[in-house]
Amino acid sequence: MPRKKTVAAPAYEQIKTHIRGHIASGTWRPDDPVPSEAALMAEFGLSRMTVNRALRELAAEGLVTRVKGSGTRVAALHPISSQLTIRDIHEEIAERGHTHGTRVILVAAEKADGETARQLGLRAGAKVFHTILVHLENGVPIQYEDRHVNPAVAPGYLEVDFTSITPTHYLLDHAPLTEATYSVEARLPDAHEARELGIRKTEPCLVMLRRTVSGAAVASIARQVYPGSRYRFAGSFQA
Amino acid sequence: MPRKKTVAAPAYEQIKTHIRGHIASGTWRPDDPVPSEAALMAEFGLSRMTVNRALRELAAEGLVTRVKGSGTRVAALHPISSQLTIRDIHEEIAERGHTHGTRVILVAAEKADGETARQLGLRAGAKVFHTILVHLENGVPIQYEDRHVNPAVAPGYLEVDFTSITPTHYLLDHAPLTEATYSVEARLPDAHEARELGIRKTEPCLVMLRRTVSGAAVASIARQVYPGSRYRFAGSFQA
DNA sequence: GCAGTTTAGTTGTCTATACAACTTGTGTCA
DNA sequence: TGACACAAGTTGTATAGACAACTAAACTGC
Repeated sequence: MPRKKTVAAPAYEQIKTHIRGHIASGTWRPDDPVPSEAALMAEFGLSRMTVNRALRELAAEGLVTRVKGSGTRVAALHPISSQLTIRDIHEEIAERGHTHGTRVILVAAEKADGETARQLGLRAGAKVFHTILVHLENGVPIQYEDRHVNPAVAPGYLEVDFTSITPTHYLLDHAPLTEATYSVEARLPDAHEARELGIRKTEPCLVMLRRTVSGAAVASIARQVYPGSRYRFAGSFQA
Repeated sequence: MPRKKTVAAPAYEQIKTHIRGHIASGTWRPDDPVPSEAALMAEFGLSRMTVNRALRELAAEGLVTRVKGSGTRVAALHPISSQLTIRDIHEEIAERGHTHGTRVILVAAEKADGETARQLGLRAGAKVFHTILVHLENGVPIQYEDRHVNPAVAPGYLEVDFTSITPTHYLLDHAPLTEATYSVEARLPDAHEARELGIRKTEPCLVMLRRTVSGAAVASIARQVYPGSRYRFAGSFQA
């Protein structure tokens, strides 16, 4: 088998690796000073712009902090960079090689109650779109999704065929995402959720509340309920 | 009140804002081409290095993808950058202006059972450190923490006074973090956990399983149980 | 029509230089 | 002693130029 051609890493990467190594090994402790750009120039024989790029990227990754006029230090906290993605549950299931199905429970335009209107940034009684779906993985309910959508942001929302296009997919396509807030809690399902998910009312669930903003307007608020026995969030980080 | 002096944003930031605007407004859709560096140079009257920095940073943030020789395009997925941090629960509570207390339940050296040894990358029966603590916020139990530690990574672990220093704090200080994996589930507490947390056995809990790696060795594995009625994970993202 | 070659366009990296803005310690002067 | 000025050191930004590496389309010869 042909060996992968190993191109020498760029100079700025070598500096980053060098500094990362000192931090990871503990020889440079949090709040310790990192050599100045001038010192690294001399040590590695590189131009300042190259050294600057290495340090600037490490700062962006959160490993060091830089203060103009003062210097560079090893960051005190231990940030672990991650790249989260608003994922479409359909893709997520397809990626596992499973089949995704959808049961449509409610598709309607309603007058918003006070709390819903507030969260969507509308006045109480304003028209909102409301959908309730159950997503199935290989036929088994995995997510109960109760969503309110701002009609101004996605006017065609109610015409979507939710058995073939998920709300997340449609909204990402029609309302570019600019901001999102979320929270994850452990809760018991209410009677209706338990029945639709086919679980006992005593089974704990992960409840994700998510609010997405598109441009200046709140696009939608969603409550997604996952049975604790069938789902968990997982991830990994590298310093 | 003195108005905050508004310094003109750097040129590369202006380009980033310009491009971000086109993506957020939807005029540039996923997979659409972004103007080349040469085109942006002409449009903004800037040097290539400045334009390059703007595009490179947008690529690092996941908003665009760049292919050498081909060009720059709007990224297809909707990444939402975040900066997670391995936080010390003591700091977290202190930040809310509350007081943190710790109840020490177990501090011991044990022989690892098969599963624990496997996860720590040790042989079955190897010596491991085992602690069980309950963290209190204003006197109320908020986290049950069951942790196994690799003695090779933190030999002094058992001598720590856990009423004043949390395991997380000690480990971050003595074993620089290089990698972490985690998962979050909804579960019911077992009898012992429910008793120590002072909750009913039917109350759902958020269970975080975390495995941290320091250098080449697994540093520790922890199971942290949060009562669902008293805790949730929250965060926000900006595209 | 096809295969191979060339060419224009694009991104990746690096240098040398310049000036601005900020921090920190030192020295001076009252 | 204290207030102020100054200088050295450091990071932030921007430029102009250069070469390398890669892509994709156009071109050429058969």
